[in-house]
Amino acid sequence: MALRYAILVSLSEGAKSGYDVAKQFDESIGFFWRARHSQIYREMGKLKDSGLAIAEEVQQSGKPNRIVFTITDAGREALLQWSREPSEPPEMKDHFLVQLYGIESVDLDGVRQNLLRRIERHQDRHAEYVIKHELLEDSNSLADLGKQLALEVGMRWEWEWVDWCTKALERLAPEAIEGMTNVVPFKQREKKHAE
Amino acid sequence: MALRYAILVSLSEGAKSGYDVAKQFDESIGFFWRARHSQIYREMGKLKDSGLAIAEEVQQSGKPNRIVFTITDAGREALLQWSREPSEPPEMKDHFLVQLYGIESVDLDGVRQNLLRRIERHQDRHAEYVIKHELLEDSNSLADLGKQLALEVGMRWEWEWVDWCTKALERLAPEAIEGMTNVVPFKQREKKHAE
DNA sequence: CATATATATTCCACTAATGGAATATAGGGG
DNA sequence: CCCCTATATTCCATTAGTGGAATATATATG
Repeated sequence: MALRYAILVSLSEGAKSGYDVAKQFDESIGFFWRARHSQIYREMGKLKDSGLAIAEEVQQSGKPNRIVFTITDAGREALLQWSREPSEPPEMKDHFLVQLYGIESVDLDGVRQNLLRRIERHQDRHAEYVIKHELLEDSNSLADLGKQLALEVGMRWEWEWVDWCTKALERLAPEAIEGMTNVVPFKQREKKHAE
Repeated sequence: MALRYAILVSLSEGAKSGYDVAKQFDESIGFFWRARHSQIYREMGKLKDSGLAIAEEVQQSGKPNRIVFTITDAGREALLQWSREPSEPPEMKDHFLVQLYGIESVDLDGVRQNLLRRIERHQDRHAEYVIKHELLEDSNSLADLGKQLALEVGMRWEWEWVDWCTKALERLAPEAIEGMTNVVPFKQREKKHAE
C-alpha cells in the first residue's frame, strides 16, 4: 500500500506520466522508496481505477503516447489520511548483518572484503545525499525543509555506516583475531571431526 | 534467497526445528532479517529438498511431532560461498521519509505525531539492543564479536533516529513554520481554487 | 474452572516486488 | 552508417513475503 502513496506524493507536485514518475523515483523519491518501472505502471493503473488519479493520453509521434496522470481531490484526501495514520519504523533487513551475526560459520575474509566494499558504497551514497542537500540549503520553504530533513536522515545513516565499518574492520583485523579465544576456522573443525 | 542463508546461520549453531528457528528470529536474528513462521517453514522445506539440511522427525505426545533440521556439509559450504559474494547495502524503505519528502501535500500535525511516536519506538529498540549487547560484553570469542558488532549497528541506527527526530521536531514546530515562506496549507489552497 | 499461553506444523489465498522481453522511433556520438 | 541512449508503455513468469485458519494438548494464571 505504501508505493501507492509514494506515487501520489509525486503526482501531488504536478501531473506526470509513468515514465516521469519512474524517473523521479530513480533520482530522488527512490532514496526512500525504491520501485521498478513495471511496478510503478501497474500501481498507477490501480490509482486510476480507484479514482485517486485521472489519466489522459497525449498524442506523440515516434514514441508510444504519453499517459499523463493527474491527482484528484480523492487522491489528495487519501494522502492526507495516510499521513495521519501512525507509521511504524521499518525493520532492518541486511544480509551483511546476518553474516556478521553468524561470523563463526562464514568466511572471515569474505566479511572483510564486504566491509571494504560497503565503506565505498556508503561513501558514494553519502556524497549523493550531500549534493542533493546542498541544492536545497538556501531555501526556507516548507516543501524544501521536508526534503532537507529526509536527506539528512540519509546522510547520517550513510555516515554512521562508513564510521562503523572502519571500526569493525579494525576489530576484525587478522592481528586482532589472532589472540582471540574460541577461534576455530571451519576447515580445521571439519578435520577434527574426521580424525 | 537471503532468508535461506539466515536460516542456515541459525542451523549452523545447532540442529533446530522450524519452531526453534522462528523463535530465534523473533528474539535475535530477526533484528537484522525478519520473517514470519509460515515463510520459515516453507523455506526449511526447500533447504531439505536441496540437500542443505536433513530433517528428522522426533516423536512427541500432546503436541505435533518436532521436525528437527540439521545442516549438512553442503549447507555449510553454501553459507561460506554466500559470505564470499559481494553484498550491496540494502535500500532504505521508509514511508515516513516519503511523507517528509512530500510534506507540502501531507498533514503537518500527522507528521509531528509520527515524529513523537518514532522517538518512542527508536528508544525502545535502542534499549533492546543495549540489553542484548551487554550480555555479550565480557566475551571475546569471534562468534560474540560478530554479534556485538551487528548489535552496535542497531544501536547506532536507533540512536541516530532518536536524535534526528528530536531535532526535526524543533524545525517543524509551529513557531518555526509560522515565519516561513511558501507555507500554504492544503485546505486554503483548495479554497483559492474554488473562488 | 476458565482462559491464556506455549508448543509445533501445515496449508492457502493473497499482495508485493523483481526482472526482463517486446515494441517503436528520434537523435547524438564515433 | 551503426550503435547507444532516451522516450514510453505493456505484459508476464517468477519469487518473496503476509496473514491467518486449522489442529491438538499441556501448563500456568487468575
